[in-house]
Amino acid sequence: MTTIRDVASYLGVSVSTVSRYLNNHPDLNEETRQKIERAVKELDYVPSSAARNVSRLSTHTVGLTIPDIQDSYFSDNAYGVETCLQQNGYTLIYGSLNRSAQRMLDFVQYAREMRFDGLIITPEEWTPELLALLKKTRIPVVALRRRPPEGSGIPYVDADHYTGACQMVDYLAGLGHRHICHIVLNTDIGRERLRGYRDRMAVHGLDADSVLIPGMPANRAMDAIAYGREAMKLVLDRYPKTTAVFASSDQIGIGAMEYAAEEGISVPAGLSIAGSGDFEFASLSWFGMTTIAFERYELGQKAAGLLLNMIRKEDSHPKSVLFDTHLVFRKSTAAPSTL
Amino acid sequence: MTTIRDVASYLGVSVSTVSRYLNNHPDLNEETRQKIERAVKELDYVPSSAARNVSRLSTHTVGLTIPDIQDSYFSDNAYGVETCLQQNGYTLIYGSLNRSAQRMLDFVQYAREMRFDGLIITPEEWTPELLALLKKTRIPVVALRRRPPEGSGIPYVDADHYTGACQMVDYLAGLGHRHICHIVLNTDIGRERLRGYRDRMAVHGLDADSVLIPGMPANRAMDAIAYGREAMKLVLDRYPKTTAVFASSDQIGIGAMEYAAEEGISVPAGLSIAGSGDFEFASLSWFGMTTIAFERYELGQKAAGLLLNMIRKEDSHPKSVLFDTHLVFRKSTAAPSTL
DNA sequence: CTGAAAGCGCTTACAG
DNA sequence: CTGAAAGCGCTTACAG
Repeated sequence: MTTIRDVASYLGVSVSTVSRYLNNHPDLNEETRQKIERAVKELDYVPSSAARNVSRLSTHTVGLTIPDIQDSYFSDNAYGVETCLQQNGYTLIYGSLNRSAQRMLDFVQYAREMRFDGLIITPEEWTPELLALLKKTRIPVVALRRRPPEGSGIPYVDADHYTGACQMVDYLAGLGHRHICHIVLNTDIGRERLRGYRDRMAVHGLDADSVLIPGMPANRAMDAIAYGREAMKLVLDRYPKTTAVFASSDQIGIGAMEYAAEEGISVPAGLSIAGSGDFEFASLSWFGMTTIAFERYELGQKAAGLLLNMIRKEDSHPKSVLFDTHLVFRKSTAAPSTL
Repeated sequence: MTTIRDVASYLGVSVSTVSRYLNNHPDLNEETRQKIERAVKELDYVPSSAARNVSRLSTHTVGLTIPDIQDSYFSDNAYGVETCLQQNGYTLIYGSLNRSAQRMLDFVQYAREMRFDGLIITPEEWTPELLALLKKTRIPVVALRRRPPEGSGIPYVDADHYTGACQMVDYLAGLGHRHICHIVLNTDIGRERLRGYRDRMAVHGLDADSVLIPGMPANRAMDAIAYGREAMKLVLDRYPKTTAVFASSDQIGIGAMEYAAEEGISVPAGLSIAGSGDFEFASLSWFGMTTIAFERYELGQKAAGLLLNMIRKEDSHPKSVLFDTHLVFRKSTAAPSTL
């Protein structure tokens, strides 16, 4: 590999001078600058970032975990993060988690070894190990689309799933539904939605009939669809009066639709089904899923912005941010049929 | 940050001794080892990988580009790569491309600065800039699911899309279809499939009626679906005798189905529609897409294996690998209805 | 405007 | 089994 010394001796100048060129130092003769520029090209010299990082004692790098590359949901978030970071001269390194807690731990450890300046994380679970590791890691951390436990001191950026669920219940109740069943997603986001559902059903004076299948995974798309099928079966069984199903993710909603179709129940005539999240496929004509949406790109941007403030010590404990949600009305929901 | 020197002076031993501990050097007194182990824990010391990389002159890191995080297709590949690399003690860094040629270039440059040991890439296009940059980059490179131009010397790992297309044509022709129309995907993979389609249609003595909409994007899922809709419109218009459509991706096939449904054409009774790639959603009951499948995880593993051989100089110009494909029969295809 | 020297946090022969 | 010293490829005051 060509080093800075090679460039310097090739030109008969000092290493410092070449370094000045690399760092756009103003104190540099224009002629020398051009000479070095040419030499760098000719020798195909590329400075080693490891070496620069060692002497600079900083990397200008931020790590972002991705729950699951399989999950298209997250890409807008990631793009928002990346855009904001790039504009500020930071490099983004992705850590693919594949829904594994161990890999989350590994990535944080990697971030420490790499001396990242900051970390944006999306753990599936806030295990004690993770919390402990994060605590001794001096790197600023913000959570994206996850809610760290109270007292952890970790700020988060998320959509306001609680209010989103309230909006959905209001809408369905407004349509005239009296028996609205909720299919629960067993994550912190799902719990927020469940809370909204329960609170709002109570306000409307309706029974909160929710369904949850413990131990069955519902994160990845195909798992969630299978989960939705099973849950729908349960709904029909336990709460036969149900006229509207509010699923805690679009994929779960699709699974519910699939089972309904098999049972010969037409949507929305026989049953309204709503989802959450506005997954890109939700708009396909087969589903036409009414759902809860929010600004994914902006979420990512905001998370990066918060982190940058922490890194620059402008704000060591920024406030968490909750984004507004809004309903997207499509054709999977309608007023209940009057029997 | 705690450094190796801090640990050494804390214990009153030399830096070399601590370094021996960090590198699992055999020449180390067990007592000293334990002493250092404790100190490292107490001081929360994490060695800086930048510093290690500088003195070791190697990073044991490989970069992998991802065409589009939005693209769930690719995740099995990535997982295969990661597993193989991990088993061999290498770290994987992802580069998200978002289908942008510029970002591909940026990532290669980043890899050079970072002194990655190898690169697995998935460019949308083999631009002259990319080829030139790759050429002067001394880092071993293999292409995954992409076909580098002849003479570039870059080995690739891909599925045998040509043969896959042949299999599909044989199957549809075997079903009795005489008018099989192909919706082309305008990428190197798509061109392979088109070649197979044409060759095989000729063998069966049938007219090759293919449809392509230039300039319309068909990579991301929703784009591909929109593309499939438009293409299906064209098919019906230009080749009204068509009884089977062979789409060059499942997403395109889904778009075709959507348009067919709007036109009141039932699948497969009125028209058979087949896809390619075995996208996870292709199996949903709404689509039941007959398609071409291949081992995605194994593809990734193989790519990583090839790269490792190159890195270790066991094989500087390994042969490219083409994986077998197989058909997955579902309910979107059937014999043509006899009028 | 440029160079010599010290330093960043490590690793690695070389002695002992 | 351990330490002192040189070195990895850079950057950054300090002189001049």
